[in-house]
Amino acid sequence: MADVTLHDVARASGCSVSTVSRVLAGSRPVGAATAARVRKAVEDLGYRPNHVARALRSRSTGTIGLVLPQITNPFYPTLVRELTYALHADERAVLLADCDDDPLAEAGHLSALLDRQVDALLVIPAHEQHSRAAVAAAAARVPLVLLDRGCGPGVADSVAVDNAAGMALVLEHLAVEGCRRLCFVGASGTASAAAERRAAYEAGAGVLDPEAPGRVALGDFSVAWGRAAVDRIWAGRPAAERPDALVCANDLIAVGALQRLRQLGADVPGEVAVTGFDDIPLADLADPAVTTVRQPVAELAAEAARLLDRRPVGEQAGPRRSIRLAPRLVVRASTSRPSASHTPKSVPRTRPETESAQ
Amino acid sequence: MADVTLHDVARASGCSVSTVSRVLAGSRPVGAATAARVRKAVEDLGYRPNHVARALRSRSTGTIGLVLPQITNPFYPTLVRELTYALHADERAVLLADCDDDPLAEAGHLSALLDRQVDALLVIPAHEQHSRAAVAAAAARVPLVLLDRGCGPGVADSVAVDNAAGMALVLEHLAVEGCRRLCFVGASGTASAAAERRAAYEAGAGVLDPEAPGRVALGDFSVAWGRAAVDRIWAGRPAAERPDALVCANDLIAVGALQRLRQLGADVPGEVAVTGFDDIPLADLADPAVTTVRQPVAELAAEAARLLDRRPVGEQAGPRRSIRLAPRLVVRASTSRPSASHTPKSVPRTRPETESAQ
DNA sequence: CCTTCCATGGCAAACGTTCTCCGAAGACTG
DNA sequence: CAGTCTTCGGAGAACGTTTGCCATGGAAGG
Repeated sequence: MADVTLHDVARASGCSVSTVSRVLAGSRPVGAATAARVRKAVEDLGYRPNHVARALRSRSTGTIGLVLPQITNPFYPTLVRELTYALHADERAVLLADCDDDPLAEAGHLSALLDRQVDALLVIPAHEQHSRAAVAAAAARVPLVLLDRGCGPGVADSVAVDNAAGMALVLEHLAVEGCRRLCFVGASGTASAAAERRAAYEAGAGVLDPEAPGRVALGDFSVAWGRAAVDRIWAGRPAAERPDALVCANDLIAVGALQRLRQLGADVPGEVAVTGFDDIPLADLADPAVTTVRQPVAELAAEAARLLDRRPVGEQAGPRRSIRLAPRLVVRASTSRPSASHTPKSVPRTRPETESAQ
Repeated sequence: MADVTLHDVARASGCSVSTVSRVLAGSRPVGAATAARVRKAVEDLGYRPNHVARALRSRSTGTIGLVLPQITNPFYPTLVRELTYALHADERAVLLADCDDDPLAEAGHLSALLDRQVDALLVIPAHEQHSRAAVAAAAARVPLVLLDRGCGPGVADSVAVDNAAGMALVLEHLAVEGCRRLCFVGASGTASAAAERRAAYEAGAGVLDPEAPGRVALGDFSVAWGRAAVDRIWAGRPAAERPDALVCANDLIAVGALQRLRQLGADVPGEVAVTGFDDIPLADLADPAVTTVRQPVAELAAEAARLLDRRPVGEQAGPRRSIRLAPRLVVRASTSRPSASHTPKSVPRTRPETESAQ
């Protein structure tokens, strides 16, 4: 039953392959009678076009390569899902490659995907600096959109959450909740999420407390670091020196911090509030559930998909576009203090979708 | 720089395309001198073979389709990662499709992937019954391996964890820990994981307590059900009627149960032990960390990849193979009772890799 | 009525490989 | 030394599409 070709359909419907191709592609008008005969034959024989042959001829595979650092990073599965939805809606298939946080493997996957003639690439770079060369090389060959993280200025178009806006939402919320001694628990390094969230904290926390911007502990984006940070910041300190809010750079850190705080007998949020960033599923499962900044994942995916088409590859391409989408605050138990009874459930969704050229 | 073809290499090295193809593929011996010239030209021009053309001619795309129910199910990211590793090691690319638990979407993805001429399919079926027809149809066209879940007998080769063995490990461990009033919190339905784990519990729990096999609560594989189950089983009951161990059918249920137990002030594991299944990352993050059964994910992936090649498609194919891999118990805080000081850290790894024909 | 022009359909050349023939040598064997 | 084998290289036909170009025929316009 399988392997019916255009040729077979042509024979069955008594016309030529060209005609069949045309009625199927609609690339040129075809007589009504012939068209009907062709469609009948297509139906009867169960013809299915061969995408490989089509790709060879038309120089377009309808395939997008997706390269990411670690699918096990809990933020990525939802992103991957939304991406595949957006692309499949457009009849495009997704070739997946996980590079295990290794820029070398990433480079290998990029060139393997190019060898497979992907139409475009979606890349969440593994490293701000070390990913740069390979990504730039790939971007010179096909349209390429960076997702979630950057890798140096001017390398390619990019789509990410507006980290500064997200952090501002957090600070504003904590201010309303009455927190005054903030402490940031973040990640060191120059990766965009780490740097931007830290910078936004430093820029915005001063309003509440002139000392806050300096109160920063840096590690990495992990649960383990969240626990360790609490040991450094909280454990064995007099109550007066303890912060009344831990602003964590992502949800993993927040969950780790929360866990250790509870083990130390601290009252969250009574004694200290905790916030995260990203809104991974775990944030809602923690106890208490973590107030966090929800990334507009579906919109990020849609935007990335949109960007993929309309960029001519090569030098004549205009300046790189960098799209930042506004996130949304999700208030949960880890910050709703008993005193503040009017806890706002969530800030109304603003979506100023900043579009700027780098 | 791009788009160097065999033809270009042939011209540069002063021989024919056939010869170039041969030295690259090694499909036939070629004179040492010519081979060297060809290789030099390949190097100089930076030739990269076009996989699309190759696929069209050789009728093999080197591409595997992977269809799964929900990438956001926390068990799948690791599985996907291991699968991509295993397949990439073999120079095969992975086309990913997420069907959002919808058998209809699943059927659509299967046929879309077949249209794209995938060499084989890896499927985690969305539904035990409703996935059957589409999967069977696909299996008739290309080698197809079912992963993690089944979808009726005899549909295709399958690879999964040995659920019965895993449940046996749990029961044995709980026996050693001194638990006697067991209760199973599982999922209803006929899906293999749900049914097999339930059956194994019912078969094995009687040894500890003749009443235990009957003590079963069924919902679905979710955190919410874990919470709800505790409300039904535990809350408002006299201590004598309460179980001293909750055997959960997966980690999500266990985490939900744990959360509610803690909210109700129950002492875990002092008062009641809790076990999970799968060993998703969350199991280790819960507080207390959940004792669970770790699926041999890397081995499952490797086995699936192995099965893909060596199955001739069509009727002459032998009986369906069903591979079950032995899991391993991971003991954590949710079951190590203070009284039992000699808590075994983990059972030695047995891997009897049952291979049987259905 | 003859020209010009659409509207429609077919032929055949691509796309970049792989692989089957064939032919021309040189290396053996009898 | 003639015949047969083996070894290496090239020509060219596929693989299943898309598409530029030409042919045909009828309609429209002069």
